[in-house]
Amino acid sequence: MVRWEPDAEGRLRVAALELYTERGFEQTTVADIAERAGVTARTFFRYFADKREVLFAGSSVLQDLMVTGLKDAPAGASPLTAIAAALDAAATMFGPERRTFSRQRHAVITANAELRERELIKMESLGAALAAGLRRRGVPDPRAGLAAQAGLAVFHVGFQNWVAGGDEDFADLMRAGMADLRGLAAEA
Amino acid sequence: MVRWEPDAEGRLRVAALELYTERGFEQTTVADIAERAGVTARTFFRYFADKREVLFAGSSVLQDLMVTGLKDAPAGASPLTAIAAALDAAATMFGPERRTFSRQRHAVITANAELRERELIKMESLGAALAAGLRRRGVPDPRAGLAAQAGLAVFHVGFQNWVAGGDEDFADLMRAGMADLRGLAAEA
DNA sequence: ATGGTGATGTCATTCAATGACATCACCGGC
DNA sequence: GCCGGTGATGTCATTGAATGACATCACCAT
Repeated sequence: MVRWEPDAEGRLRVAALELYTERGFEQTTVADIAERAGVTARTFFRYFADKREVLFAGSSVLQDLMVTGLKDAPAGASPLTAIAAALDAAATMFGPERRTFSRQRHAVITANAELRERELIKMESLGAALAAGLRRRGVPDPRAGLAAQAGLAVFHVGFQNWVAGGDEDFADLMRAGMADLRGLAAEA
Repeated sequence: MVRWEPDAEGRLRVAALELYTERGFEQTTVADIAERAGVTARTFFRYFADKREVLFAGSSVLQDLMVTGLKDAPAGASPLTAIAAALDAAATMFGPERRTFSRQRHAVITANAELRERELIKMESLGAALAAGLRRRGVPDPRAGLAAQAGLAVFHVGFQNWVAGGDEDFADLMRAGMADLRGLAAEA
């Protein structure tokens, strides 16, 4: 007989996504989440900095994947080609089996302004990491920042298509978005 | 003898920026701001939805300016050229006389994650408005969304240069950023 | 003068967030 | 087998953001 069930953090994540889906983010209190997970509210705040953060545990994984993908791009690649490699690496996290989960999570986030704010700042953090990666590859500012932001634009638009769409491959959507961006910039 | 001094909203804005600068955002309570403005905390929340919003009163003005600039771009202009016109229109809000204020406000915002979140969601709103403007000009999705996001990237990078730099003209920075973006996309 | 209106104040409440301290199963050393 | 340390959790108290309900009262139109 153990004193506590293991994996309180995982149970809190599951409970939070469930309740945010059932009632909405604002109508859910931290005490509700904790109760469903079988812990107290105080324990919730030991695992997550705030009520929003419980939905964003995977974001550092994505960031690491993309930064690694950027680092491993061919040395001679142009900035945007290197960014394309980072986008390609992100596809690891968005296989077909993750779609249902991603869709549910995305629906919760888009339904609430505070959660969108948090998602945006994670994106900004990702952008800063990509810009730093480009600088490490010798791309000077402000081109590094600009290329990173442009890559985020492709990610953002492509991700929404992936979540909203049918069964398109994530990597294909990223490549198509990058091609679109290049097409736009080529027009007078 | 009037019952209340006029322009409580303006006094609250000034008091908030002062206190956020002096002590930092987290170390300032709404009661502090209200007291300096000569009202109660309840009145603060009648003018501003939350403690952050007091810094973002001008953001809808910027959005209107840029959307108008986009609408007034030549009918034959390409998506990115139309976006460039929107960026140019934004320069109205960023003349040399606004720099000191913008710098102070920007310093407060960058120093605090919650305030950066709020700024980012204002940017997202701007991006959505620009994308809608492009669609009204006949640009189909996903190119409209992509061009709008790319425009935000130019704005973002350019604005930081304007605030951090010496006396560069805002419109010049926007044009330079757009040229950089086109250069990046032209590389293999 | 009079009654309505709008801006503000007062009061009470909920809930997010955090610090201080207590509890107690588990584990390693003896 | 006992025993002290450790880590995860609970309990309690507090601050401050945010909001609803209701009161107040100068000002204005009639």
